[in-house]
Amino acid sequence: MMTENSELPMALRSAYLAMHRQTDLALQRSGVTADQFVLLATLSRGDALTQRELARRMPSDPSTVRAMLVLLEKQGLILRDVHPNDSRARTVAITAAGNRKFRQLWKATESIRSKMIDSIQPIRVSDLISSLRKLSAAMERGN
Amino acid sequence: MMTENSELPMALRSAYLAMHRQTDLALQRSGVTADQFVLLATLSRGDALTQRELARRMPSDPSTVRAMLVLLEKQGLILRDVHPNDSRARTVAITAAGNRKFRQLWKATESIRSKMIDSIQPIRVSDLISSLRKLSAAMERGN
DNA sequence: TGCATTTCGTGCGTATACGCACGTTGCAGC
DNA sequence: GCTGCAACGTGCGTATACGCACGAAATGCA
Repeated sequence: MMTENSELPMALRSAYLAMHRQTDLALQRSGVTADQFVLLATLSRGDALTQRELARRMPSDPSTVRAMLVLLEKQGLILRDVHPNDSRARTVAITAAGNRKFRQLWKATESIRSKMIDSIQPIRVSDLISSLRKLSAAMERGN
Repeated sequence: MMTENSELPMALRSAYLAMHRQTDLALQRSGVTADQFVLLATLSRGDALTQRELARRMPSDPSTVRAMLVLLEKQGLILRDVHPNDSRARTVAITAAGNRKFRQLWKATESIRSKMIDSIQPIRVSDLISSLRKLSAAMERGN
């Protein structure tokens, strides 16, 4: 029997959107969106990235990231400075308030991460992650 | 060592966005977006759905689906009619032109599906699909 | 049968996702 | 040093994703 070829794409889409919806729901009272949470998490990992490097790591589009940074800057959660060596670039860093906020968001989303992990056989979790990464890599490679 | 808890969410996000970008790229000359392609695929599977049922199957938000339907209707790819039994609802169906278009889009995205499947050990593909579905199900269940 | 509740689609507002074009700055090669 | 090209951020346009509120129609229950 030939498996419906679109099962994998559809399953991937469904899983991502479900996660995104649940995260937005869990964070709705915090004034921060699911994607802003991803941005803050990325920033809290490495400090003083350029906007482009930040976008690369999320991964997201530089122009999308810019719009998000404008909003986060208004909330005082991140800060942008001129780059010391490259006057084209700007460095982005998370503020102290941003870090406090992030820790709070991390707790608020803990149950979502647990649900994700618990829904899968423990032994397969790393396989799943590995598969998803291979999948990303295969598609990023231009062709 | 404790694995970074956010690895699975981040891998899921990266994989989905990569797939979405590649699909948009592959379809850019067709005048149809990746998400419109998903909608057409869903419609071509079952006929004469209500907007809500269509949204449920994608899965997507009813108000999002409506906006997409307005655009697709302008292109003559879908058609909306009043529901025979329920005058609140509208039925959505794919047109003949929509079906032709869909077959063309299906070919244009064939290489993406191949890349996805080929990037993963053949034996794990069904495991991956199964894991993603469990993951979705765990999150849809309210809590 | 009458009324409260639910469900359907619509319309509006905000945030993402991305492409593309633009001006500015950096850099490589001459 | 100059020049051509690449990289960074910005601004704009379109399509999604979703919440919320609204009016209209269906449904359940007393």
